[in-house]
Amino acid sequence: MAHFGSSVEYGLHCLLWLVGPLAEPASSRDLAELQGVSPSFVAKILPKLEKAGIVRASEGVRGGYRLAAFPSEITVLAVVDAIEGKKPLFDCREIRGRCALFRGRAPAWSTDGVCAIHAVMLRADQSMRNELGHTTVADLAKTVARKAPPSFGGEIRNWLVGRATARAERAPRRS
Amino acid sequence: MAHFGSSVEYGLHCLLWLVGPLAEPASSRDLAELQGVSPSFVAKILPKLEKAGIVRASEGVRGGYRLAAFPSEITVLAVVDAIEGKKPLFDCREIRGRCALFRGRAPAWSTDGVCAIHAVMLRADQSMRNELGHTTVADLAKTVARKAPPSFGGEIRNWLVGRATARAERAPRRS
DNA sequence: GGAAATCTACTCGGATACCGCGTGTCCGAGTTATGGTGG
DNA sequence: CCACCATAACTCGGACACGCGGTATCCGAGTAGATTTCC
Repeated sequence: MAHFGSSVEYGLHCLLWLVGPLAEPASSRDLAELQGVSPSFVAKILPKLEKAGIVRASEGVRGGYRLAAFPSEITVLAVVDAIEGKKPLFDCREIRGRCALFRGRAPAWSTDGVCAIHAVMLRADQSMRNELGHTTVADLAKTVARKAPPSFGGEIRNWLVGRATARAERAPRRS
Repeated sequence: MAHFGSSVEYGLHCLLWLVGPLAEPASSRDLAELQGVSPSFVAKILPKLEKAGIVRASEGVRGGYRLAAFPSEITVLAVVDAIEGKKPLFDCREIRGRCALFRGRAPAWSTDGVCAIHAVMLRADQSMRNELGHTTVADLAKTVARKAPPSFGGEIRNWLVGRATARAERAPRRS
């Protein structure tokens, strides 16, 4: 098991598909089926990104999601915090003040300042967040684009609009 | 909720009490009651530290735990890994190869190398582990000792041996 | 008096329940494009 | 020909189960020490 759940992974991958000038917003179902993951689950992740101001949702039959900022302004840290809820690395319970010798009256010297163990964890947490905060969605997209063939972006766009038109044709109001 | 569970906290606090030249090993029950936490729970954490070679257990009626190495050689990272099991920060599921356009045949360029998202997570994980690996139990103990009054170490030792003798007197073979 | 046997209490260690969060799914409210209709 | 309207499908968003890991607890096997007993 890992510290970050799969929601973070899905969320980041969805954002990668939203990079670049999309003609129309991409719905959560399209994003899910494009990646071969559960649409219901993706539909629960994207609203979190919207509340955090990372994506912007359009409603209605041709609605969907767009990025709410430039990819270079969306850090991986912001995405993780939006989905996981800013959970700290460590939750100090102030064990140091419960020593049996104190008999319930913890002296001031024992509880002053930050617990030594907590301090290490805070440094490690800060170090991790610093690394995540220095990488943006634009960096990720650049790495991906460097590997994919040049035509790939167009193929993705075609697939998305092809889905939209296929739906329109499959469900005509009257034949 | 935090990424590290309370087991890590208990384990590190227990190790802090074991720093310094103890006359006798400290049992898990003594360590638990000294800190005012559940003895049953502490008794489940310490064996993990023993398997990792961090503490060494003595059996029998006067048994208990001692450090298996110098405090300056026990890193916080080793303790965390021993208790939590080296769980990675991120578990990449290779979503990039599931793109619907590939129809199950992921091209080589899409799966070569390390996933961009995974790479960021690996850097962050490494950064965190680096910070945890640079702090030792000796560092923690030094910080605590700087705040506690000089007599505190002796009081702890007295409390521990006092418990042992109290047990011996409370349970005499014959009154 | 000394040594061996026994016995007890205490220790570790693992196997066992309970709980909460994360994962995954489903259904309802709202909105937009569309096709029909009337002027 | 144009504007309006009713319809229907699709969208988001939140409320509902399932499973698993973590938390907390208990009990059994094993051992060191102390007492008793025998020589």
